[in-house]
Amino acid sequence: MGTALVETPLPQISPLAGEPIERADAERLAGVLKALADPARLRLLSLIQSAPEGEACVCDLTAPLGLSQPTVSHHLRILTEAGLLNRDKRGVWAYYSLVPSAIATVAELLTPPRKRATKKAR
Amino acid sequence: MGTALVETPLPQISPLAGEPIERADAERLAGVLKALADPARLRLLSLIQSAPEGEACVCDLTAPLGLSQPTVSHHLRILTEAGLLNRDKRGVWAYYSLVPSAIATVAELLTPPRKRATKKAR
DNA sequence: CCTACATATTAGCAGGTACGGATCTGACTT
DNA sequence: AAGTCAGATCCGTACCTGCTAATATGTAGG
Repeated sequence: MGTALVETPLPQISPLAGEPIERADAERLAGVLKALADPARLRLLSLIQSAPEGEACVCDLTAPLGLSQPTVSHHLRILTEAGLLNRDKRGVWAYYSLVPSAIATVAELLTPPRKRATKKAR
Repeated sequence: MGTALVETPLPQISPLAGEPIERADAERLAGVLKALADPARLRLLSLIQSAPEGEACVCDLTAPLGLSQPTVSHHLRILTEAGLLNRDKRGVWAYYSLVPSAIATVAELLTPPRKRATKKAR
């Protein structure tokens, strides 16, 4: 599956920086963005982040989302495979937490390099 | 389609900030992210940004992408409807350019209150 | 008007994705 | 061991998306 994001970190090239983005880089970045581009998953990230210890188990997440347990597990799997969530199984429960700066990295890739004349007009 | 992004700017609430994100906000943010979460569209943004005047017409974009003209027009439409691209028709050509800080806004929404939350060693 | 060219739009297909119900796995309890 | 509970996986369904080919719209020139 197109999981290899944790292994192949991230483009390092902003799609808005100087050079046109490469095909492979575009695909990797699009992969993470795809994981983020879902209302349920955004809310999952938000809920987990604002949970007591910064972590939450599936049983705490189904109710506020209004989705079934299999569906929530499905979304959590996608976020985990994208490298955005950590999974820590303790006893019967699986606790999910944000991977520290994963989303910030995505945000940086989207942020163009300050307001400088990026164009070689002339 | 989730077009109404230009009208309803953006959540203003980071999914990683304090409170759990609202359903409507999550859907709006997911809408823009969905537009971004495609390799072809990321490369389109990149190509347009790095073009001579920061703008490009469809005929300049089909070749480097290796996609047909209808497909490129399709992607450009999605990006435009998401509020990420401007369309300026001059004569027979349609020139597309980035909406100034649209992507930066998305990036900010994804950026957590980055201050002392990072335990990162340096 | 007629032609040539640049884009946009439509139709239809193949593949992908979200969802819930049923089922399986694994861990704790008695 | 059997029972119970949390969670993951499987499966079928409905929907959405990216693509191409064909067609439509629209603009400049002869």
